[in-house]
Amino acid sequence: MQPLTRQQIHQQISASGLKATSQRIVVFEAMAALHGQHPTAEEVYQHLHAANPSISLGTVYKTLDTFVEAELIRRVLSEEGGKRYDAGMSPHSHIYCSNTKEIIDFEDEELEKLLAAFFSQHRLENFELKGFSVQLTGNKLEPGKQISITRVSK
Amino acid sequence: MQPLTRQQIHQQISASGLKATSQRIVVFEAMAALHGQHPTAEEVYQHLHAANPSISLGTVYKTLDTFVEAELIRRVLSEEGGKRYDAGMSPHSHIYCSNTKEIIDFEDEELEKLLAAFFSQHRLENFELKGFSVQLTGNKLEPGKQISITRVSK
DNA sequence: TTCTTAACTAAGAATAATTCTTAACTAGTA
DNA sequence: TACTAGTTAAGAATTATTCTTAGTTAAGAA
Repeated sequence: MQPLTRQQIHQQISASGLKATSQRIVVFEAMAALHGQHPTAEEVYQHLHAANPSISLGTVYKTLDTFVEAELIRRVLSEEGGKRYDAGMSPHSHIYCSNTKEIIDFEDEELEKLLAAFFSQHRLENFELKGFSVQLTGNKLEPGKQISITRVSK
Repeated sequence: MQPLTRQQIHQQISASGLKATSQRIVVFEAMAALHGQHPTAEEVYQHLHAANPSISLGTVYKTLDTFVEAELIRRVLSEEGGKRYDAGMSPHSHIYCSNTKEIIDFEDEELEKLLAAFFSQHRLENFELKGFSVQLTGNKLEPGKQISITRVSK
């Protein structure tokens, strides 16, 4: 996917009922650039600070929470106790590596379907389900390399 | 399930290769007592402090992390950015209420089987899978009441 | 275009959460 | 019973996050 233009970002922010300030546009761009990295507020700030030295860390904190509330981005669940954010709004799961502390996006259509089917057959009373994700805990074997999924032939 | 005796706790801690100090036994008991609440270190400290005023908060922090490493307890993922712990070691999932900030245990044998089957048929390259669980995010509709799951007849 | 105003931001203080340091203590073992 | 590696209390230090306030700005109205 190609990056959004500033106009498109402006529009998205406005469409959520928020003022499209220059700070918000920059934070949104940074989140898009850090897609897949699930950054903390501090990391977003580091990323945008060189090009935008006047944007304060406090603003980044506040803006990210504002975006979550407006459902422009999501909070990512975390094992390590910091607040992390995810620009990806399409359904996907996360792998949590206990050793490397990485949080890795994990998209598998079959798994999504399996869960969607399960939760369409089971209703949670008194709960409005917005999304689900699978937490896989374990250790990455070779920290430098990627993790991939393959089907095992029966 | 009935509570473990101090001897049994002592044994479990020793079996993990840790010194079974009185502080660790008390922390373990507190975790068992707070089962289902996914407490923070501070909350564990609050719970045990009245009966054990000499145990320091720092020790509670350290002990909980030691227990996680020894796999006596688990970290629970959090949306809110604090470290939370779970004494329940049997497979179960969690429901995250964004509005009430609750984390609710959710056990469903059918779901566990479904996932176990999926991950036995799909191999993750470069990852040693230790466990999995599902996170459901959304909002509780009536904060006072409970959430329950019901099967929808086709 | 200019005006108006509610919403937003920078800066840094304040608070909360977590880790670190060090000297004293203790469980497990010889 | 003594030894020693591992553990702990206390509080300092660090890190993460929120709050406060005065000034600024986007967006709609005149």
